[in-house]
Amino acid sequence: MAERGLDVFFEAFLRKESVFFDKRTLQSTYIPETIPHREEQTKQLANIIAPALKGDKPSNIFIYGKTGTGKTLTTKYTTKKLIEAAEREKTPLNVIYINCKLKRSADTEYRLIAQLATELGKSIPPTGLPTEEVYKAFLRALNKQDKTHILILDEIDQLVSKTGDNVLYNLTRINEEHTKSQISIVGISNDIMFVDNLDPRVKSSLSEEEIVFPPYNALQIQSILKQRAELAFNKDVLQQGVIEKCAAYAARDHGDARRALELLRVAGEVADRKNDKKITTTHIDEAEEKIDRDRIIDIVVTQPKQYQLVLYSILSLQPRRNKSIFTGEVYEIYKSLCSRTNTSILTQRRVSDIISEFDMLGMVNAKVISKGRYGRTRDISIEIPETTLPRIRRILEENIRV
DNA sequence: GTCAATTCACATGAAAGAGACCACGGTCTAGTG
DNA sequence: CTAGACCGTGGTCTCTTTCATGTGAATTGACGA
Repeated sequence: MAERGLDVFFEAFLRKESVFFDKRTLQSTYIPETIPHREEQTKQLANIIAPALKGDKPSNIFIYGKTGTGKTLTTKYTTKKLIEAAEREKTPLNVIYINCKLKRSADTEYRLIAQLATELGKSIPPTGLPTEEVYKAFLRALNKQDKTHILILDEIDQLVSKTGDNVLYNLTRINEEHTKSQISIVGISNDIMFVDNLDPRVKSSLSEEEIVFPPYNALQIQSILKQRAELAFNKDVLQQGVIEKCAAYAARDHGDARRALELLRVAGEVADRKNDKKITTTHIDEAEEKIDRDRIIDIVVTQPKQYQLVLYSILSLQPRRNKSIFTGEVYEIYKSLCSRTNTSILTQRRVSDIISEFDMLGMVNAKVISKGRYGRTRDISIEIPETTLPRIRRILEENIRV
């Protein structure tokens, strides 16, 4: 019977009318035909990397701008066009795009080089080899092909903050030692201060050229949304003011176009699920809440057990909300929680770090304050919206079995 | 009342350890001709 | 003789612990007005 019900459900699902025409155009991986409001940056970038078409080595470039300002999109778009041109001209050119933030793919020196070698057709085991060996393998692969390589390192600040600037130094030096193939590096970062902390040698060679991506303003986001919405949705499903509202939300958050597109997409999904034929501004509100909630829940469930214990400790102190929560109190609760659940107890030092990690994730707000004679501690308050809290509690209780 | 010293309760940093994971080369073993 | 199992060594990576040092204002207590 249940199966029968499912059959009907799926059939109905297929026949159901959707507000979407082509949902992919709202996803962040989608590369549109034109990138509005980024003409200047596209031209700059194209100018710098164009020498690759003549077999010369383009300057290294450093690109920065806040999240959702189109850095990645513009570089991908420009290099895509560059590759097309290179193919027409039969110029040997290779573009490697690597996102340094992706865990387990390129966030350490070893893995980055391994990834590069893999891109050049030399597979490297995920671990077990001395880093030097990996370098050698990479260089061998590089020397085998006589090409110009453009290496795009997205979220390069993540890489450096984790592993130091050694890698970059080595990479920039490759050109001096090995003349057969050339590498130019495109570093993308959303942290502007990042270059200042680099080794001066690396800094000067990496940022031979710089391109800045300013945040979009509300009007620009509107026009971006309109362009995408036209492709993504069926005709006339967008109610008046929906795009404006989306743009306003995103502009409030320093002009993050990615957020705006996601908001629009989720709003469409919400409308679909409710069988509404039109997307209204209330859908936007719901979508915003849903995105927020999903994000938090996702973070919580993927957290390791010790982290969940710490978070649960913080949450159980929360009823005394008017009073502040301090590290010491959290640690006490955490300790008793550990012995109740037969978990090994971490040191206060570690718990302190865990709390600050939750702070970075935006789950709590932990401010270091000094209480004078009564010491120094973190003043912790919870940032999870009231409506999501019970659900988080339930998830945590289930996971740590209290 | 003023001012410097003290003191608390952690924060913050650096370094090193533990344990999981993995590749590689060498040795052993069983199967094959 | 050889392919595959097995083992020891040496490497990375993440999570922790240990040890050491830092920190900012309430408190204290000496001092002078």
